[in-house]
Amino acid sequence: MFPKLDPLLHSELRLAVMSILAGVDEADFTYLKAQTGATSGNLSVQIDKLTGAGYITVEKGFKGKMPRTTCRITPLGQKAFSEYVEALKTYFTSGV
Amino acid sequence: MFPKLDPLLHSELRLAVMSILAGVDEADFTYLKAQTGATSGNLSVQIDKLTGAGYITVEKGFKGKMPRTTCRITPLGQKAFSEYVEALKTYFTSGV
DNA sequence: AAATTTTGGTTTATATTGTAAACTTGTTTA
DNA sequence: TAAACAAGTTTACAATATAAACCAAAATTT
Repeated sequence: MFPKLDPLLHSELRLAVMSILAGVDEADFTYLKAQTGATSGNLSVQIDKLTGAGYITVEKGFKGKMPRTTCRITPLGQKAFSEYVEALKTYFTSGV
Repeated sequence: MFPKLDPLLHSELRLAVMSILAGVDEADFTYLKAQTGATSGNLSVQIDKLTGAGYITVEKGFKGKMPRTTCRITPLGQKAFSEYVEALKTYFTSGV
């Protein structure tokens, strides 16, 4: 049948963030913002949600004098992401 | 980059409905309800939205004396569905 | 044949989300 | 030193998803 989709990942922006993080070692806020085209506010909120779920970690530091927020995907996040991808595939292959 | 996902299809239940309809000639309300496990109310609302978008058509008739609501995907719906699938794929393949 | 249950839905209400606008804190530039 | 910019966060609002409540007709039970 149709498996339940992880509601945390079934979100355009959060999915884009996870997709990026799944492919790199780390990425900072401004990079994620540029790549996704999201507004800062939206990105901030969605990063919080992913962090709250334990799907990513956030590290705050400085690059020179400017603040820098670095994100990384966690093993749990990797797992959730690939499970989501697998689940969605069943929706694509006319899953009757 | 990350293409915009059709918000009408980026919904678990609507996607399941479209997935079913993409693979069959027609399907009635009760069948869709059974296959998706959705409640009647939710299904009714989502069918309305898909109909409003022109993605499916709804035909109301009777099977014997009982009402029957038959749904079919439209060419526009087929197109939207496959575009959505293609768009999502770019989110999966670590689309940096 | 009257009452009850079931079928096949629709409407309405609510809780959750997604999103942008407004704000904050600090830095750089004119 | 004032204005503009960087990097976010908070808040407010609009849109969504979902289930609960409802409805009419048909079927079943008593």
